[in-house]
Amino acid sequence: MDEQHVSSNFIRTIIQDDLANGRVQDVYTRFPPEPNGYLHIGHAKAVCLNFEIADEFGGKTNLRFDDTNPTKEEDEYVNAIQEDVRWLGFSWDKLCFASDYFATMYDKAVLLIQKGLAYVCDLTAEQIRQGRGSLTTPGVDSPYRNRTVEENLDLFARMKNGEFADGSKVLRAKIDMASPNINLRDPVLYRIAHAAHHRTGTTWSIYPMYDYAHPLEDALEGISHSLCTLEFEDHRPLYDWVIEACEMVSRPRQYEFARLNITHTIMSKRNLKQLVDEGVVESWDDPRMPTLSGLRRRGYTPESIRQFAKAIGIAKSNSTVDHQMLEYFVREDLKLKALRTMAIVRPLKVVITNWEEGSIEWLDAENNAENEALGMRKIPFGREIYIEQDDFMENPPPKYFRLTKGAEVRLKHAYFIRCEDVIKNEAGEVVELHCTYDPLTKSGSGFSARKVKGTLHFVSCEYAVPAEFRMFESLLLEESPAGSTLLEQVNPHSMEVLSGYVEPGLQHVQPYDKFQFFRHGYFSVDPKWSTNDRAVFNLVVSLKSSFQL
RNA sequence: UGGGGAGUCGCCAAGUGGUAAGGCAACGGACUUUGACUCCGUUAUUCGUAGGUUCGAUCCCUACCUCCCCAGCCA
Repeated sequence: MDEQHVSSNFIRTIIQDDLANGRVQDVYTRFPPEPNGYLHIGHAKAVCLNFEIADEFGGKTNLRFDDTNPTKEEDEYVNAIQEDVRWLGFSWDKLCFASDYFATMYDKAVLLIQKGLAYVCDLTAEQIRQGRGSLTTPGVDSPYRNRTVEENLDLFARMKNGEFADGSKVLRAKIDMASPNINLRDPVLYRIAHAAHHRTGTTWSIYPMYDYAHPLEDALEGISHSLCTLEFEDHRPLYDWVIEACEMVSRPRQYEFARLNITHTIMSKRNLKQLVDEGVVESWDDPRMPTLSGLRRRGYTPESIRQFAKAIGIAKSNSTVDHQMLEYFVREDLKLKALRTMAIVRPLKVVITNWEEGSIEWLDAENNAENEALGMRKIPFGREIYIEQDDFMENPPPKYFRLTKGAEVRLKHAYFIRCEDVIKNEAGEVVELHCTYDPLTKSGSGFSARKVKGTLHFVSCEYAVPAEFRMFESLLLEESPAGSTLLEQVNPHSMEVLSGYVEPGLQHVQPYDKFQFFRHGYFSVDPKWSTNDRAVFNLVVSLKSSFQL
């Protein structure tokens, strides 16, 4: 995709202006995931934005784990997230953890208390909620709002020392209980949690809240543009308040953009975790999952995801991108990279009755007709071959270009064959076809006396390599009843396991090897399901088709 | 009926005073040893609605409508 085809966006405009008027000298961004789950395609949008926009202006990007809530965060996630970001092709400047700044954050909280801008509040969570008022009514001051600086300092120190039970006290900012912006009604800055943190262990018994911690993290790292999603828009005044009140030298600014939604795609860590926990899928990296690890295992390439992210743009309006857009970009990326080979997913045996018994001919085939650099290979053709069950019909619908009794089709890279006889079992099912071939029609011979409308793919029985195919559909039903639960929306046919054959050239494939199987789609070798004896090919995306049976 | 945002083609998304980019999807047609790819063509006299300012408005002003977000000691 040409650069000129990519739309600009408001964030780029802001950065250009900031650079032009000297507000900032260097662009510094950060991608700040909470390590409480795996990254998904929605996160990829944010990853790409942060890394690419900084790179565009010669700036840098930190990968920062926002680990301020020890009850939800785990090392498993921090490792997986790093792997995913690297896989997308990005290199961070610094690897940071919010927890690295806990001491500084504590000191700044003390400063806030000393300035009379924060106080320890003994109200219960329920009382705080009630005191906060509602969307249309102002809140009321906490009875603890006017404690002395000395008392606050003492209480806060004791909170830190673990003297109080979880939930018994919090540190609150003293701002304005009547603010029309609820975030400014004396927000909680610190809560008590006697929980083991994945990095700091039991060093701390108090943990900072996002609204307090995030601006400090940004300022401490010298972030120039702090990019986040729309729901944080009305937190911005608090973000700025913290920077100002804590007297931070660096003045990062927060900008918000719309998060990504894709049709028929679950884009919430909570829901994805539910699918894993309830066994709807096998794991976070199940090829049906929209997680980056799932997409990777499915066979998506980092390039395709990056191009997709570029194409959808960055804006402030809520939107839902058609999933076909993502599919388009993998097809586009794999088009010239993948070897184009033949696989039979639902085998139907064909005997070429006029082909000499025991004779095999090795045919020439280009690996990718659109990319000569991928070279040629030999494929075997013999008396017995497999074709696709769908490629034969006794009573075909109109415009059916495939095999039917008496009809002639081309076999890719081989010969024309004509169906002479149909063999059925007792149940009346077609189990074998008897065909004849015409030696004059060999591919590459320039034969043009007759035309056929259909070209089928095939695999020689003698050289066929057994393989498994995993065909995927959306994890979600196309249409789901209103008010249905997540589990009720799950597509029961999201994965179909098929046994068939591939060409002999695919005898020794490696995990993540990618192929285009003619007339089917793009497939990728699954790293977990494949065994030494039998490769498992995941359907990355099918080929487009203007014909439906 | 508090505050914060958003409304440009079926879906994304530029443009922001000079007369509507691009991508995906769709639909025609050409080509075709993948019903794929590629190529050509079609698809907003119109930018949520109604007024106003202007020679001229999607862009400025006014009013209205619709949708999203906020009352976690989550992020």
